[in-house]
Amino acid sequence: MSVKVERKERTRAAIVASACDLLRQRGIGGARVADVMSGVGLTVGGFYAHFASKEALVDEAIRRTATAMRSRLFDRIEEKPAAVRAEVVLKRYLSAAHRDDAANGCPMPAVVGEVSTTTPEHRDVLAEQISELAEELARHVVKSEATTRRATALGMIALMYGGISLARAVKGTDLSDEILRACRAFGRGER
Amino acid sequence: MSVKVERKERTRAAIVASACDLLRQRGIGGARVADVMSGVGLTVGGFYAHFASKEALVDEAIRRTATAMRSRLFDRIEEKPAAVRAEVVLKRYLSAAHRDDAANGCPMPAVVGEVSTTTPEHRDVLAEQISELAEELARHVVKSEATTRRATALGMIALMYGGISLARAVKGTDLSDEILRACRAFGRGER
DNA sequence: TGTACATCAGTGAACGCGCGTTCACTGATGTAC
DNA sequence: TGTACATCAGTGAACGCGCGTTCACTGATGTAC
Repeated sequence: MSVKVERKERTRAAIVASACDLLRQRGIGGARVADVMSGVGLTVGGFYAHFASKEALVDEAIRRTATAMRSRLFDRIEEKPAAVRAEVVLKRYLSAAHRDDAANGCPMPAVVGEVSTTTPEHRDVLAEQISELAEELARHVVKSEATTRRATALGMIALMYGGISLARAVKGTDLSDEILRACRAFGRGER
Repeated sequence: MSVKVERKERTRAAIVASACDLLRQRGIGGARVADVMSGVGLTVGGFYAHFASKEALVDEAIRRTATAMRSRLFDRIEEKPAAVRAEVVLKRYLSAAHRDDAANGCPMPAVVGEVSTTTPEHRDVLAEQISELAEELARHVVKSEATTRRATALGMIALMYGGISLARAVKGTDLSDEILRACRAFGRGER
């Protein structure tokens, strides 16, 4: 039995991985169950042996990709001087590389717009992930008297998410690079 | 003949108005042709006497709502001291009222996410409207040596768009208000 | 002024397609004896 | 060790529904004479 179980778990993991890719590239609606499955070399019908619904898969994919993104953003961040850590995160997020490689990036750009319209389940998962990111980022924000670190972190998150989303939306135009540059400067406090 | 033409133009305008509402509330995919038409008291089939396709309608609705939003954001802005004008715009955009009244607000939150996936036509319209907004906002940004006014304006736009979108996505949770507050502070330069 | 005809906005049903989900079936893996 | 049976991941076709678009038709408005 246990060989069978292992095999099933591996398949399940592969489905989730495929979903993570498609979700980030095409959004919730664009991550079709049939496409997710064919990304693993399987057919649609088998999906329901692993998940109760597409919704359940999407929730898991959001959590997974958000966690992965955090790892990337804060990777080896302690090696940088404390004063510039938040800026480093900002630069990593608002990079052309991140804009052009949606499949391995942040889930927010793919998910935020659709979430308002779909099930409240997704909304809660998203809120939880945003809080998580804010908490971790706040630890690297330099202290000030003006606001709390968490507030600054939330502002940065909105700027990062907004900047990447707009840059992707107009990708291919000059405006796209301009937006990324402007957001990096704005986040650094240059006015 | 001219009475007929006037009537048709009035109907067309009503269709566009209905589309503007639905587009901002539900996004491109959610603004169904049948719903747009029934919002004017007509049935689906008649739509194609006015527009070649849903795409054409959406393009027009994006332009219209973007223009309307600009009017609102910059309304009587000259009455404010020059030094705070950009902040006033920021506050107007990142308000709870704007978050809760999507039907009369900015089209970006409803459109940006979907645009990357759909036709390039929409992308160009969006890019044009973002530039327009940046241009107008830049005029009210206080001059600095650090960056251009346009860059600051683009940073502000990303922050505003990002803040409203995130706040709407998690609407109903405490996080939603927290995000708006944090973004207003961040935009003001409080760190 | 009245009558026959043309135009065209709007109707409502149908078409085609995409997509999530269901379901009868298969075949490989595991268990019982 | 071998044989009969059970389980269940995966198949592939079908179902149901939503949505953009098409199309034959209607009826009110306008034109020609």
